[in-house]
Amino acid sequence: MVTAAKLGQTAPLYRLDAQIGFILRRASQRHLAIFADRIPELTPQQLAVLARLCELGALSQNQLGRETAMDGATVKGVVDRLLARALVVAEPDLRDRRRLVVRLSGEGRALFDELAQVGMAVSAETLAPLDEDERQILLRLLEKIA
Amino acid sequence: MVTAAKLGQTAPLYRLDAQIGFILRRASQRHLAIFADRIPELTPQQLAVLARLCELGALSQNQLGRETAMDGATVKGVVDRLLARALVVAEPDLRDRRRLVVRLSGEGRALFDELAQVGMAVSAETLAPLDEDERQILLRLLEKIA
DNA sequence: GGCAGATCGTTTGCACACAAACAAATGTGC
DNA sequence: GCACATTTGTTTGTGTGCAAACGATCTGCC
Repeated sequence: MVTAAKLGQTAPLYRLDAQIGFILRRASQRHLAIFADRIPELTPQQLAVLARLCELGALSQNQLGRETAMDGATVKGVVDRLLARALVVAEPDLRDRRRLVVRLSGEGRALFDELAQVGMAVSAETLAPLDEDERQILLRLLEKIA
Repeated sequence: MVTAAKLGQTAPLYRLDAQIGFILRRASQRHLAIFADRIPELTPQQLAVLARLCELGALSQNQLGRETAMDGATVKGVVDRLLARALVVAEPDLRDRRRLVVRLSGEGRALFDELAQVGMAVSAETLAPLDEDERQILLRLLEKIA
């Protein structure tokens, strides 16, 4: 049997700085910091919920989770905090009594209208180190591995 | 004053699917799922700590946090869980009594040696939808915005 | 020698994130 | 009609992730 050790070779070493997961986490951290600085009143997940409700109208809690890439347990916490601040309203679905239908409140819509522009500025600042071509490429490649 | 409204234009709308933060989060989620499936015995943060301790030898808890991109409160939790499983050892620094020096235990080193290859396979699977050129480009662009 | 500012570790509080287990409601096949 | 699988929402437990506040310690500078 021929092994790397016998040939005096080394197994390719694990370089943390070259792992996609580590780089992904650091890029996310920088983005989160920019977001928290510009939009201290909402988390990215909370803004995502408001955005989807604005786009799609009323949704059940589970549908909302699928649309915002959160599992059921997570979306419940996010919705609960938005409910506590009256940014969304929830009521049972009469046709399917398992469902809890969530929709935007007036305050929620007003806040989203105000923050949508800032949200796009956050994205722009996150991508600021790249030129326009690079931004398109990065978004396309990330989408492919998502 | 000329406004978009007066010209009948609409402000560019906020499309959640086009925001870098949302795409980053979904890419991270897919990577995390692959990692958890292949390496159920450790979290990515725990493997990162083992990797850095293997590369750099003993480090203080705070140094370790900087090397693994975690703040002080977070790295403490990660180190505590590794200590509970005896994968690392901690002892006070005699020269600087504020510091807690953390190093790999025998079991920690053995586990890391075993998992380093799997960790690289996780990175490869995460990047599987891309060809070799695209992988290089993605890592380079992500590094630029990190 | 002494003091101001920095660093280190710790704790608390809040917000995701997901697995697992559960009850209620719905739908399906027979 | 009825057993059975699925969907939905909920709870619990574990693990990040960061801000803020704190005491202990160290460092530099006067």
